[in-house]
Parts: sequence; C-alpha cells; structure tokens
Amino acid sequence: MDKKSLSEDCLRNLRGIKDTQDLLSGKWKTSIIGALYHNGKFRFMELKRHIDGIAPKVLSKELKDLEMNRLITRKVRDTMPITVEYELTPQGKSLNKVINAMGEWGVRYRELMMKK
Amino acid sequence: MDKKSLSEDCLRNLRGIKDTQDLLSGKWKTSIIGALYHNGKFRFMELKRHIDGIAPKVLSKELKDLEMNRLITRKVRDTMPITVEYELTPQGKSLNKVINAMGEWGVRYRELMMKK
DNA sequence: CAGGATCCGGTTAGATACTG
DNA sequence: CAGTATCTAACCGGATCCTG
Repeated sequence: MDKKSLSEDCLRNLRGIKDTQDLLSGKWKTSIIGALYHNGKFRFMELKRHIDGIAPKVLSKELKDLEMNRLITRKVRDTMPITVEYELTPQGKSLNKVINAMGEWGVRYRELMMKK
Repeated sequence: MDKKSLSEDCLRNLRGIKDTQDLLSGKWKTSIIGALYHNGKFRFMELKRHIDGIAPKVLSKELKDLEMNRLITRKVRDTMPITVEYELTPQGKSLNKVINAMGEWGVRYRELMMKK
C-alpha cells in the first residue's frame, strides 16, 4: 500500500468522521443528545437542570443548531404558561451508537485514569 | 420514574459522554485519530498532508493534547534529519468504536442529506 | 523535517440581567 | 417558563515566517 495516500474508502470514512464531529461541535451537544436519548423528552429548564453548568443562552443556541441539522425537534404546547418540548428525531436517535460508544469509552477511561 | 432525575447509571454514562467529548474537542482530533487508526503510524508531515487544511501550529498543539491524554505516543528517531512518528496507544486504539461509529453515521447522514 | 514564534480575527462561552 | 440582551474574557484556529 502506498504510504502517501489512503484508499477511497478510508477517505470517505474520514470525511464521515469529520462531518459527525462538526455536527456535534462545541462543549455541549453530545450531552444534550445523551440526555434526550435517555429520557425521551425534556423541557428547556429540565434540560438545563440536567446539564450541569450550561448557561441558558448557550443551551438555547445549541438547541437551535441541533434543530437546524434535524437532530431534534422543538414543540411548543400552548399551555399556560407555555411549555416547550425537545425530542430527538429518528435521525438524532440514530446517533445512539456514537453516543453510547462515547459513554462507554468515557466511563472506562475515567476508571483507568483513577487507578494511576 | 421520577421525571426530574435520571438514574445513577445514566448520570455516569452522561459524564462518560462528556469526558469523551472533552478529550476529542476541537476541529481536528477525531480526524487525526482516524487517520492514525487507518494507517498505524504517521510522521508529522504525512499527517499534515492527510488532514486537509490544518496549519502546522494547530496540528502540533492537537498532537500534544492527545499525547498528554495518553491517546498517542510520539517517538523521535535520530535519523538525519530527525523523523518523528506518531502512533496510537492501546488507549487511543480503543477509541475505534467511537471513531468508527462516527464515520459510519457521518457517511449515512451525508447520503441522506444529498437526497433532499 | 518537525515544529516554534508571532500576530490576529472570529467564535465561543460564561455571568448577569431582563422580557413576554 | 422559555428564552433574549448585553457585555466580556478566553480560546481557537489561520497565515506567515522562522529555526535547529
């Protein structure tokens, strides 16, 4: 194999990695998706409570990004006062392999680092 | 189940997700790991060539981050001129599930978006 | 070759206060 | 409740040039 160039397949895969990384960019998106995945739905403040330390402005912006990329939906229910529900789309749910892999790896990594 | 709190397991998992996300933060780390995973080893300039558009300073910094977190190793061989080889640690290799999941999802996501 | 030094602009994210 | 407004500091990443 030529050391200087990777195969077409690899390149496509690398581009996939980068695409995914870009969609999940920032400090919070994977946490948001993870939380929604575990719980199904969340309202704005619930989400905020579960994601430790996030500012409302930041959460709001992240949610908009995710919505734009069709990974979550935003549903306004005209209760009084209004409530808003965020939920994963099928597209967003299909990220579970990625998110789960991250969760499992992260847990194991932390354990390993503890031992040292 | 209480709507207001997630189980211990979920919380641990969410923390794992966040840990992983933090370790892979920035625009480039997953691409670097992906490239190393496919190829085994890379020298600095090889890596730079394969990662489209990255500046040397940035690549250098990303590599240091990864090394600090024990995901890659840096080996200097005293050839003339010196050459440096970067390689994944077992720890770094164990990220393959995450990286692969990202790659696969990204490829599928792109196809789906193309259709619309 | 493998990076470091420097300069710089844009984005990100945090705190706090405020609104419909 | 579900956000927006404002201000700021930090960081990120790019370009270019330089060095052992």
